[in-house]
Amino acid sequence: MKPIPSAELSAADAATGPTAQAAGAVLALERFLPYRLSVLTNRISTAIARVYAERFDLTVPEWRVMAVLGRFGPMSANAVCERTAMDKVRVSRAVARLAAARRLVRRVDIRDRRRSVLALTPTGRAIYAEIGPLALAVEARLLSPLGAADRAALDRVLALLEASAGTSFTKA
Amino acid sequence: MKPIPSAELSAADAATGPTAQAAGAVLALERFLPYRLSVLTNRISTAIARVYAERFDLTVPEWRVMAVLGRFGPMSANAVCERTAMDKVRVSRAVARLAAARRLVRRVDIRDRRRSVLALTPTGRAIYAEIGPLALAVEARLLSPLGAADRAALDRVLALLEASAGTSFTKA
DNA sequence: GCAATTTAGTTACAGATGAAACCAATTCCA
DNA sequence: TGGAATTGGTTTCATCTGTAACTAAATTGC
Repeated sequence: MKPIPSAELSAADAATGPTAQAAGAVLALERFLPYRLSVLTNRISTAIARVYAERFDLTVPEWRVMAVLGRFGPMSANAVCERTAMDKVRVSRAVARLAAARRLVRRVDIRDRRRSVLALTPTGRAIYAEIGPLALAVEARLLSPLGAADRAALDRVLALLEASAGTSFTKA
Repeated sequence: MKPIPSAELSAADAATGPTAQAAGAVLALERFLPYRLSVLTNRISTAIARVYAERFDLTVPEWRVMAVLGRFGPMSANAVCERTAMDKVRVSRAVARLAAARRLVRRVDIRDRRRSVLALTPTGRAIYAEIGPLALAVEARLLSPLGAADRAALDRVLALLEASAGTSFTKA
């Protein structure tokens, strides 16, 4: 799609100068928390994904499922959803791929036969054990410019925000 | 895809108990910064997207482009990429949709005819002016449990992390 | 000058995604 | 009981996404 040549622009559509919004500046994007978080998070998860994506043939949702199961032990798909804030379709597909690769197994839950219990296989656990330290190394590098006080502050503030987001917004 | 009935599980694939990973616990997911950021950010952007998605028929990348243009005035698509950390394909498509909806115009840059200068139309500016306060309200609600000191700390730490992510990881 | 390289942006394609529809097991409650 | 509503999970479909290949304009090196 070609840009419209200048000559065809109507006067009404003419560009606003860089100062035009200064009067009613509504939203200073670079100070807007959701925006900052989004950009930062994107950069970080892309960087971490590079660590495991090619090397282990793992997608982001797959790694998340493995990480949750590795950390907390077997649980239902629904529980994985809650822990990761991913929707159930995404989890379902990640689980299907992981099961096909024999990295986890699904067992029917005897007490509620709609549910299946997901558990890493030894293979899955081995991969989890291998990726964990790599991911931690990335985190360490990221946090390296922060002193102890900064880290504590970050931890506290994140906890507050997590709580706030949990109550303010109805969780999907 | 049905779960495999329990009886067909091999012993080797049996589930790990919740304690099995306690010995070699590699990664405490709930303390892992990239994970926490990702969950938090997902929740927030979903909440904000709800504000404008249906009401203005805007996707996330479209809103980002509008926000940058609204905030900083006309610029090239490339400049938008840098400001939003979105890749150029995404920006290109968002711009195409916005142009089709007459929310922005592209003019050929006379000084470099490969480039086009993007600028919000009056329509686009009106939408931007309407969404801004709504987005800010969501942010305010999110930040409400934080005191002044917490907000300052958050600001500082985010700046450090942004710098750290910028230098540690080669930007996409 | 002008071929070779670089840069701005679009398009094609293959895979990922979410909303909604769906199936099956469970719970609710008259 | 037994039908309606709920819940766990999968599938479908239309859309979104990123990689890579592409076009066109500008710059570089000679």
